[in-house]
Amino acid sequence: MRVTIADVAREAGVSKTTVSRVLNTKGEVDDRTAARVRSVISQLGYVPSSRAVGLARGNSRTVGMLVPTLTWPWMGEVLQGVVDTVEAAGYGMLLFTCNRGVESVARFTGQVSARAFDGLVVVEPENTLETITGLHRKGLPVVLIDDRAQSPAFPSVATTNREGGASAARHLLAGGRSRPLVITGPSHFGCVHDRLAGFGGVLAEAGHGLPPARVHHGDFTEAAGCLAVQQRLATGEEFDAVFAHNDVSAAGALRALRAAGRRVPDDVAVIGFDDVPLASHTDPPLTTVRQPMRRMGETAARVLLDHLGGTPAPGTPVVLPTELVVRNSAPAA
Amino acid sequence: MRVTIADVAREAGVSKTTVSRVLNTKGEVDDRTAARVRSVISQLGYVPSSRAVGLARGNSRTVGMLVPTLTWPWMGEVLQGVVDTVEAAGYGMLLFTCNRGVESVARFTGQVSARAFDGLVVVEPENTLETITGLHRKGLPVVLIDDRAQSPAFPSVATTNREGGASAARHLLAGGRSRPLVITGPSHFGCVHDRLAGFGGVLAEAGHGLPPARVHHGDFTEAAGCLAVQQRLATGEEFDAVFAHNDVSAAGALRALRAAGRRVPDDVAVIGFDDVPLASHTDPPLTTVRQPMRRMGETAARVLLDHLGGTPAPGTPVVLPTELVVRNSAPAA
DNA sequence: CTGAAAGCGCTTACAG
DNA sequence: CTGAAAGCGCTTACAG
Repeated sequence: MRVTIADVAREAGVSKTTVSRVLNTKGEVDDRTAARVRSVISQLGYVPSSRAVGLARGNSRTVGMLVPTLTWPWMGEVLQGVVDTVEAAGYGMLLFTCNRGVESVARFTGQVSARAFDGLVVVEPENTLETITGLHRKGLPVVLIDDRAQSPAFPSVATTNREGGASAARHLLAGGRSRPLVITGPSHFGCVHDRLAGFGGVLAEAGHGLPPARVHHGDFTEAAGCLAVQQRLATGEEFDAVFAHNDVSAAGALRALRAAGRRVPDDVAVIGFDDVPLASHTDPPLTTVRQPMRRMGETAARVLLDHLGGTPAPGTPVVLPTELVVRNSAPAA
Repeated sequence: MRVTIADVAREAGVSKTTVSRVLNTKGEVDDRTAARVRSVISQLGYVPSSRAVGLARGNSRTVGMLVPTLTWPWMGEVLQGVVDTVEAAGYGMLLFTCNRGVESVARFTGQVSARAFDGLVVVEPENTLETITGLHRKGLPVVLIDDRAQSPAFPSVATTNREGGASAARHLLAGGRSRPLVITGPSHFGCVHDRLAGFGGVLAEAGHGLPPARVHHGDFTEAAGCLAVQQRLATGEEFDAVFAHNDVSAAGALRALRAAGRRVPDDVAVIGFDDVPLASHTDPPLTTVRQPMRRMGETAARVLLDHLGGTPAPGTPVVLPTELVVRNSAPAA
């Protein structure tokens, strides 16, 4: 039989109320009584039932985390940041994915209504913004990571995508490259828009255009990176660099360039985005704009926990800095 | 105010008992009554509180998952397998890591005692076997993934590590390589022992030895892979192939070989283990022994759920097949 | 087929 | 400083 607060009370010769008081260090308790209760607690190995505490208190000391998938290369870092922070605060983390479409979403919202957790960190799965907005309106504290739709409705944490794109452009220009091919992610992502704007802005300032023919609207896959390069090679569109909006499609570009006999970085310099583990293993290793994934997770969790603790959430996104990591695919000038 | 079973009961003109019955389709309920209750439930958007249900029933329909870290390249696949399976069964998954040492372990065991979850899937973090064994003895259902210590105390799911090692050896022999350098993982891991035994066995059968000088005891890092190659190159130890116990150290070997001007696969063929995403992006792409990570996660979750459902857990490890994936670092003969 | 009541294991006014 | 009692929102014998 599991040991309950009643067992502790009986053994210590006090009421359950008193045991609860020493457990939560709430209200005045005689020092000697408290000591006795504490000793009984450790003797019996008593741990309060989280369910009962949650029911009585009306909260669960658990946060939820919703992500589109767990297999993206940077997701582990984000998760680790969230878990570490949440754990240090004595909270648990309930993990959800929308891997299986509508059904997953339904199950997930069920858990919300069931009050299985007090707040939610989310990396937005496609087509769930509406659902999440609804939950938020009904009072569920939510923090978004890498807000795709740039919806001001939620607190969120983001990175300096615009500056990240700009830093890539400056690095290429410094290396004497002015005719880059850009391989974007899905165009409805806010981050894609910002990276493109930052990149194009620097180019324009330096007097260089970025014609549509040198912007390939990709989807963050390796195949998109390959295709972008192959198509330009086929049409004879000239380019002396590639700026891909993520490392995976940069790796695709690298592969296609090598297959076509172009040398990287001699003929074409390549820059990616993210700095996932893969980036340092490609041939040549990838110069990339690093996003601090783990810190994004930590920050989002902290904002959520603070909010649960009563601190009002920040009204504007918390923005973390990106950093250009220079490797051989686009070496320093 | 949240809507409770009492609200539903009042609105439908029945007792809470009856509402509970239609909720759980338990006991006989008049069809018309049931229909009425159901309509009130959906009208009010009623969802039972998971905490209250858990407290009353004595279980939480939640499983825990404990892993050493979330940032290993294959962890995402395992997690996805567990989450998908658990979610499909209507369970939630509480995620724990032992990223922060002793303190993490303490917090984790606290959650166990608090009965925050009904059962546990674990990829064993270093030095936690004792803790986990203790929890298991106290009645917590546990399933191990990739059992490091090969402790028969728990149900577990594993892969054909021995056969995986053997398949690597056969592939190398078929390609005319008989002087392989082996780069192992930590020697106290059961999987390392098995891979080595399988590999060495095939070599021996073919009349080839595997002298200690050609076995480098590594630690699954890229640095270990580099070092192993560099040392043999420095001492003049000859080898015509590398069999690394994971892809990351194989990538290290690849890097060191290239730096030394050795051609892969012409001078040295290289085989890894795992088939993480990185494997297809190295130069040349890595031939490797694939482990079905997602299926391992799915299988472990299924075993645990079945156990929670009353099915006795299998007395011996569930073993999933590895598969040799041939790429250019060790092409077919 | 249906309901009143006890119980799950806590917390929290309230009273002393 | 301490305790009896009600309440959190369910489920489950038990009785009818």
